[in-house]
Amino acid sequence: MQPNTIHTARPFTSRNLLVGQVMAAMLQDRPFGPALTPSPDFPGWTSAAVIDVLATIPRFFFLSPRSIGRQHSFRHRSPIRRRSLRHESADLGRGLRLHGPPAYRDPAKVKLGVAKALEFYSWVESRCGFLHDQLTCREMSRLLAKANRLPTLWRFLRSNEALVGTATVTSVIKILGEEGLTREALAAFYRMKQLHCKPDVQCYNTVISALCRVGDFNKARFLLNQMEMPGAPCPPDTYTYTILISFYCKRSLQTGCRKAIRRRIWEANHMFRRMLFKGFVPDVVTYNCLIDGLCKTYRVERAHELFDDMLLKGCSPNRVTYNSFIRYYSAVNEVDKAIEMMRAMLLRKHGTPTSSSYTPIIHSLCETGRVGEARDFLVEMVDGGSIPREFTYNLVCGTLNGAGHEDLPDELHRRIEEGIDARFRQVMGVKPVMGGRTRSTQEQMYIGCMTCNEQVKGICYL
DNA sequence: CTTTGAGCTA
Repeated sequence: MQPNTIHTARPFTSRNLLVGQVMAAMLQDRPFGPALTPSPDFPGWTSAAVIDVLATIPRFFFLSPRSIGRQHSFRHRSPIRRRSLRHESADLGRGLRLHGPPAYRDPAKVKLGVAKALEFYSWVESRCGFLHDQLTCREMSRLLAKANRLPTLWRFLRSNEALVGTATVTSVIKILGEEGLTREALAAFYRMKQLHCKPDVQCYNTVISALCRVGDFNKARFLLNQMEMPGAPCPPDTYTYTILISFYCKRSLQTGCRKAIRRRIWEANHMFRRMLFKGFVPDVVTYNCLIDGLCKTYRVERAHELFDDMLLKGCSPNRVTYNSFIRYYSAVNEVDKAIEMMRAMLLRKHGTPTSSSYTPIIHSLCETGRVGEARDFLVEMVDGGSIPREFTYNLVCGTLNGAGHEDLPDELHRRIEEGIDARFRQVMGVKPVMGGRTRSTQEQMYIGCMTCNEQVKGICYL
């Protein structure tokens, strides 16, 4: 199967149904108490099913409709815009968001979600006889971290100490970092001992990443120094350096100032050398981070140096590596080199192009008026099993029309639109029965779930 | 449990 094939729908399993029914019960505010019991033929809860439910709750309660729903425009509807082609305007590092939770959150809904989750968590144990394990406990902790409910989280961790290990604290720290709660993430790191957990490399790496995310490289490097000390209980690994390199590059792009960019890129390169000096072997990801940072700051020569170094050291570049170059060459209006890179990737068996490889090339070709070639690449892309983004599709169609070119074959139109539709439904996480494409608000998703009892009569467990 | 990328828009 092609790695980038879009699956038309999620498998229609009984576990999905179960999750749907529990979510429906939560949204209808049916209490998880003695009144609610599974039917006699219910096979019982499994860890995986409990985890599924807990992982689904944030999607319904912690995000508001605005961040989920989106307007869906159809073919030929949006006007075609051309980006300027000047070198300086090619902004490769756009849209970087290093921290912060989603913009819109309804506190009341979050509160409800947390209450329901806790209710469910104990209901499953007390009414259904399910014994919680480390994994279900971890998922519950993650949920509380996502809800930013720190006192509740700590109370939960302490009262379930037997099921809490280093891995759980690590995943909590990760979420706190992603939520922008860096202080809390660091506090969790230092409070681990209270839960009788010892930090390991992964845990260190996660805190370092949380610190870097907000640009606190000093604290991050302090931890690295601590790890690098001779005889340290927890020496660094390849991940540690990769994280630092990656964030130096990202930070560098975030600032508009030339000097700051230069300094950060220097730090990234320096960290790379430090890693080699300490005897670590960089892997593909390490190279990819640095190469991407270099491409986005227009230092292609250095990027190529590293690329050659990879080949020399027997570290095979992958799709991600090539895509960095392809993005660069497309943005600076050297499409032919981008195409050359893509072909080289195939030829050397380093990977197959995906939509991420085709898209910049197609955009660039449209901008330069090479519509025919853009069209050919779109066809090639769909043949390879990738579905373009809606924007790309509209762009090519519009440009073809404007230039009086022959339209794409009808069959291709159909396949692309079906693919876009399928992807859209997949993002919404709604079963095809409700037709998610036109109903795009969260409220309508609720309807889809609440009516699931009627849709699937006979397989209901609750 | 920890690391890369993912293009559009006002």
